[in-house]
Amino acid sequence: MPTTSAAGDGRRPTLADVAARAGVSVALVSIVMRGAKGAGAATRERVLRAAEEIGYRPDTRARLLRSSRSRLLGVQFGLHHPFHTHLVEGIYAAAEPAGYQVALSAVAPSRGERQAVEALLADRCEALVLLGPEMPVARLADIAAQVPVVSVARRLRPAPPGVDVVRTADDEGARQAVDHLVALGHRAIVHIDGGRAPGAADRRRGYRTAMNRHGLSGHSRLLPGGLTEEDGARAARTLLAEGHRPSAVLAFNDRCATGVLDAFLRAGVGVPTEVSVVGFDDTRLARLAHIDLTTVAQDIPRLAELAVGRAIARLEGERDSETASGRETVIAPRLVVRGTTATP
Amino acid sequence: MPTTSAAGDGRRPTLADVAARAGVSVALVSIVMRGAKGAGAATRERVLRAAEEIGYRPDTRARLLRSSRSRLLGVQFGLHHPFHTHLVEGIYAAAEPAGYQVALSAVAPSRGERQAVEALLADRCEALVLLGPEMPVARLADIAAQVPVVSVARRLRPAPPGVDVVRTADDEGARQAVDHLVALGHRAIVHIDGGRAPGAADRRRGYRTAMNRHGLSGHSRLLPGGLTEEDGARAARTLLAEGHRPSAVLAFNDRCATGVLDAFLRAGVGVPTEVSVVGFDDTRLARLAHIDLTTVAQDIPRLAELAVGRAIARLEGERDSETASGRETVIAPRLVVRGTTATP
DNA sequence: TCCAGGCGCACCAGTTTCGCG
DNA sequence: GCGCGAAACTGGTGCGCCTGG
Repeated sequence: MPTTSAAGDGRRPTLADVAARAGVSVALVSIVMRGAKGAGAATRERVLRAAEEIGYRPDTRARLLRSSRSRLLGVQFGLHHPFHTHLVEGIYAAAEPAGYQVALSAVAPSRGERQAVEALLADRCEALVLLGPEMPVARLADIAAQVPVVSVARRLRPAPPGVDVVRTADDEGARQAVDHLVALGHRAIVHIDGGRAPGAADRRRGYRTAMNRHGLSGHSRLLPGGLTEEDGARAARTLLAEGHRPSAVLAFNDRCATGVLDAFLRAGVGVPTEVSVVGFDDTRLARLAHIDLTTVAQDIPRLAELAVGRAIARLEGERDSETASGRETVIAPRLVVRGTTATP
Repeated sequence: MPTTSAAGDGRRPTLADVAARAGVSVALVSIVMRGAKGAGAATRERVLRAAEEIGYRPDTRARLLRSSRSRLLGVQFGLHHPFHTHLVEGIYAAAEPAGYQVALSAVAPSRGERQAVEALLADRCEALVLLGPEMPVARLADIAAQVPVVSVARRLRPAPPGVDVVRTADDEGARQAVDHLVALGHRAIVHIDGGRAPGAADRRRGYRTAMNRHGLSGHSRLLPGGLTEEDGARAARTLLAEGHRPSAVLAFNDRCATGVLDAFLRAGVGVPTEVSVVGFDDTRLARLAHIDLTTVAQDIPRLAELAVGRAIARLEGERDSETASGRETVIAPRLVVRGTTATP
C-alpha cells in the first residue's frame, strides 16, 4: 500500500500525497504551492488540480519551521477593550497584504500579560506588537532582547533598545479638548483621568498645561477615574453629590465618558445643555447616534498600520539597527465635535 | 566554528545549543524539557541550568510538527462582540488546564468567517470552536469533514456529522423574560429581535409562544432590531414616534437593550417607571451599576467549559463516533432581575 | 541478569540548494 | 537557461539499542 492515499486514513493530505497524485516530486509541488518560479505551466496546472482534488492545505507550522523567517506577528491585546479590538482589526488589514500572519494573544482579568507574551514567543513570532502594555519597562526590555517589540499607545521614556513606540500625542489631544471647551465659554472644566493606564499621564499633563495657558489654573481639577463605564459613572456621581457641578467634563476615554453621560442623564442633568462632555479615542461607541459624543479621535487604522510598519521595518531593513535605541512615532489626534458639547 | 554557539548570531537557541552546553545528547535535553522520565537527577539539573543560561525556549511549532497531536484548539470569535470576548476568556480558562493551547482568529467587518477558519485550519488546529458562526450549514459540514467542530450559541437542526452544538435554551430565556413581565402586570410587551443572528429565531419563538400562553397573542409584536446599541436605539425611536408606547420591551441582547434604554432616557421616558426593559446575555455591561439591566443570563463560563469539553471529548475519546451525528448540549438560562423592570 | 540512564537515528511536512538533461 | 528531482535541512520527538553498576 502506497503511503500516498489521500483521504480515508484520517491523515490530512501532505505535499507527498499531492506529489504522488500528480506524478511529480515533492520539491516541485512545494514550488507550485508557493507560486515560486521553476515549474512549467502544464505541470503547474496538473499539480494545482491534484491539490484541489484531495483538499490539500499547506501546513503553516512545518513551513515556518524550515524557513528561517516565520513571517508571524504576535499581537497582545485587551480582550475587553474596544480601543484594542479596533486596533487588532487594523493590524490584520495591514499585516496580511504585507505577507505576514497575525497571532493573537489576549489579556483578560484571568490572563495576564506575562502569559500572553510567553504564548506568542513560544509560537516563534518574529516581532511583537503590544497594545497598551502595562508591564514594567524592564520586562519590555527583556522581551526586546529576544525579538523586536512595538508598544502601541504606551509611552516609554526612554524606550529601551529594540522597542519602538507608536502612539497618539495624548497631551495634544487633551489640549484640543480643553481649547474647544474654552472657546465655547467653559471655565470650570474637570478631567476624569485614567489613573495608571497607558496614556493617562500625558492626558493629565496636556489638560493641566492647557488650563494654565488659558489662565484657568484655579479651575483645574482632576478626579480619579479609569477605563470603564463604571469608573466614569462613579466619578460623575461624585460630582453630582458635591452640589456645584462643573460646566464641562473631559473623560479619559469614550467608555468612561459614556458612564459620565449616563449618570448625568439619570440625575436629570441635561447634556450638553447643562454640562458638556468630551471623550477620547473615537471608538464605534462615540459614533453611535444615541451617544453622539464629542471626542478626541485617535486614528486607529493609522496607528495599526504604523505599528505593523515599524515591526516589519525592524525585521526586513535596518539590520544594523537591531539594537538601536527605540524609535517613537507620534501621530496627531483630531477633535471630533458632535452633540455632547455646547456653550454653557 | 561549532554550530552550537548560544547567542550573538541572532538565532534563537535550540535543543542542540542546550545539549552542547550541558555536554549531553539532544534527545536527553528533549526528555528533560518535557519533564519525561529517563534522565538522572543530576543531569536533569545540569540541563535545566544550561537551558536557563542561554534563554532556551522550546519551539511549539516544531514540537507539534513531530507529534501527530497538536493539542491546539482553534477559536473563531467576533472581535467586537462582548458576548464572544467573554466566552474567549472562559475558553482560555478551560483549555489551558486541560493541556490545550488556544489559537484565536477574529471575525470583524473587514475579515470574514471564511478567512478566520482558513487561518485556523492552516495552523493545524485539531478542533474548531466557532462562536456564533453565521456561515451556511453546508460550509460547517465541509469543515467538520476535516476536523471536529463545536458551534457555540448557534443552533443547527439537524447538526451535520462532526458538529457539536453548545448553546443556551434561547426560547426558554425569552419565556422567562415574558413570564417575569407578565407577573409584574405588563401586557403590551414588544420584542426587538436579532434578525438573522444566531439564537434570534429561538428567542422570537420563545417570546411568541409565551405571549400566546398568557393569552396575549393580540399584544404580540415583533420589531426588527439587531445586535448593536444602534439597532436598539433605532427600534426604540420607532416606538416613540408611534405615540402609544408598549409598557415593556424585550431586547435581543444587552447591547441592544442599552440602546433602547438610552433612547428612552433621552426622550424623557422613565425606566422602569414608564417602560420596563429586559436584555439578554448578562454581559458585564448589564451589571454596571448605572445600567443595572434586568436580563436573561447565559452562563458564559459554563458554555465555554462545555464547548472545550465537547471538542476534547471528540479528540480523545469517542474514536468510533467521529462521524457520529452532532450532539447538542443545551443549558438553562436564568433571569436576573435588576433595576429596569417594575410594575407598569 | 536487570535496568536506569543515556545515545543515535528515523521521522514529522515542508523549503532550499544543487546538479542533471 | 529552463524544468525537474535528489537530498540536505529546519527543531523537536520517540523508538531501539548500548552500556555500566
